[in-house]
Amino acid sequence: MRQSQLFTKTQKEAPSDEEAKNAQLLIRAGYLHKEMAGVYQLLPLGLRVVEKIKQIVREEMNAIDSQEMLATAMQSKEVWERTDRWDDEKVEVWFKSELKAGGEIGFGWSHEEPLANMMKNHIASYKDLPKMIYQFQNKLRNELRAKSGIMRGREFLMKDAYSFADTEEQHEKMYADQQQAYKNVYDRVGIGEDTYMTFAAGGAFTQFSHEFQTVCEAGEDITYICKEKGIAINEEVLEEANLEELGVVRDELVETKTAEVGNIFNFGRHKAEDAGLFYKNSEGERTPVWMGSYGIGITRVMGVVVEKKADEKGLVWPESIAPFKVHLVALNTDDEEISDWAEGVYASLQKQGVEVLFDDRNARPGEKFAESDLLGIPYRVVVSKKGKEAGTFEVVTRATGEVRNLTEEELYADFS
RNA sequence: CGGGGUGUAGCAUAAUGGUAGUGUACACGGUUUGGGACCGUGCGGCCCGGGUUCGAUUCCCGGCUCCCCGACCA
Repeated sequence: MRQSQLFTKTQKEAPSDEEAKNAQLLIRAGYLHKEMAGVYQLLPLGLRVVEKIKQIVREEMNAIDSQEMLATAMQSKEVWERTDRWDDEKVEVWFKSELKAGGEIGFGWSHEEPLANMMKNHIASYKDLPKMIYQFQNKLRNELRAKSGIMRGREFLMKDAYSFADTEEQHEKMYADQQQAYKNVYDRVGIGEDTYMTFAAGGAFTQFSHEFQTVCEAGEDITYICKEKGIAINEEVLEEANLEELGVVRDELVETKTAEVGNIFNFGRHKAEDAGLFYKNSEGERTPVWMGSYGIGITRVMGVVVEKKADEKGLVWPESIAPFKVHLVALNTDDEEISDWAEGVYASLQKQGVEVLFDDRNARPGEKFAESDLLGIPYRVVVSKKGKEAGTFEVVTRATGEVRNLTEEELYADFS
C-alpha cells in the first residue's frame, strides 16, 4: 500500500482524553479513531492488525476441528429468560432496546444461550456429537466504566467458541484442545512467554475456571505466579486449600499485575439442561449435552501487545500481527533516479508476496523516520541517494534498532 | 453507581467580565533535505441549557462529555 494513498494521518501529540498507552499510541499512529468512551473505530492499519490476530486464532480453531460461523448481535429475550439471565439484576452489562412492533431485544454481550438454543436444531443424537463452533463477533457490554483504551471497551471484538459433547471424555478432550490452541495463539501473537493459564473462580459447575493472564502493568487483575512451576492463580481463589491442591506454597508465588486475554469455562451439563439442549444416547435416553465456552478478546490482545512492546518512539509490532512486514521509506524522492529505484523495489517486494507499506510521499527524512518509528512496522527499508551511491539499502529492525546495509539481492533474499 | 478532575480550532494548549493568543496540522510562496527544519502569508475555535450582568468563553446553577480512583466485570 502506498502511504500517499492512506487516508489516515499521524499526530505528534497524544490525545488529551486518553491516558492509556495503547489508546494514545494507536490513535496517534492512525490505527484507531475514538468514537466515544470505550468505543473505537478500526482504521485501515488497525483493521489489518485485527485481521492478522483473527487469522491466527482462526487457524488454531480450525486445527482442533472447531467450525466458524457468525451469530447475530441482536438477541432474543426469550432465550435468555430460559436460563434466567435476562434480568438486569442477574447480568449487569446488558444493552437492551425495544422493537417498534412490540417486544424487547438484547444486544449480545455473550452468545452461549443463543448458540446453545440454535444447536437444538442440529444436535439430536449422540451421533451428532462432539462438535465445536466459534465466531468472531462484536460484543456489546454496558460497562459502568470503560477504561484503559481498548483493554476494556463497551464494544469490542471477541472470538468465542462453544463445545458440545456427549461424553465427559470427549468434553475433556475438547477442553484440553482449546487450552492448547490458546497457548499456540498467545505464542504466535508474541506474548506467549508472559501468558499464564491461570486458575480462577469456577462458577457453579467446577472448582476452577481457566483464564489466560498476561503479565502487563496496564492489566486489571492480580495474579499470583510461580514461574518455575508454571502455575498461576487469580487472587480471587488464593486460598490455602487451593494452593495445596495445586501443589504450591504461598512463598513460591509472586504477586503480579496481569491482563486477562482469554478465558475458558467448563459448563458441565448444567448449561444445556437449563437451555434445553438434549440428545438421545445409544440407549435412547434424553440426555443434556456437555458444554464448554472459550473466549479470546481480540482487540484486548491488540491492546496488550501495544502495552508490552511499544517504546518511547511508538508502536512495535511482532511480525506475526504487524499491519505490514516492511515499511519501504523512500528519501530524496525529488530525484527521479531514486524514486524510480524505490518504485522498482516496491514492485519486486510485492511480487515476492511481502506486505509493504511504501512511503512514497515527498517529505523530509526526519518526518518520515519519526512517523515510521511511530507506526511500528517490523522492518524499515530506506531507499536514498546515499544508499544508491553505495548500492545498498538500510534495513532497520524496529524492535531492536539493528541496522543492516543490504544490497538489492540480499534484501530480496532476506524477505523471501 | 459513589468520589475526584476536565471541557477553548483537526490535534495540543494560553489568557480574559468588554468575542480570544501560541504551537502543530492545513493552503500558498521561499529557503532547506538522514531524525517531525526554518522564514513569510492565510484559513480555522470558547460543550449544552438556564441565571447574574449594560455585556458571560470567563461568575453561579443544572445537564452532558471525557479521564482517573473505587465498586462492578456469568
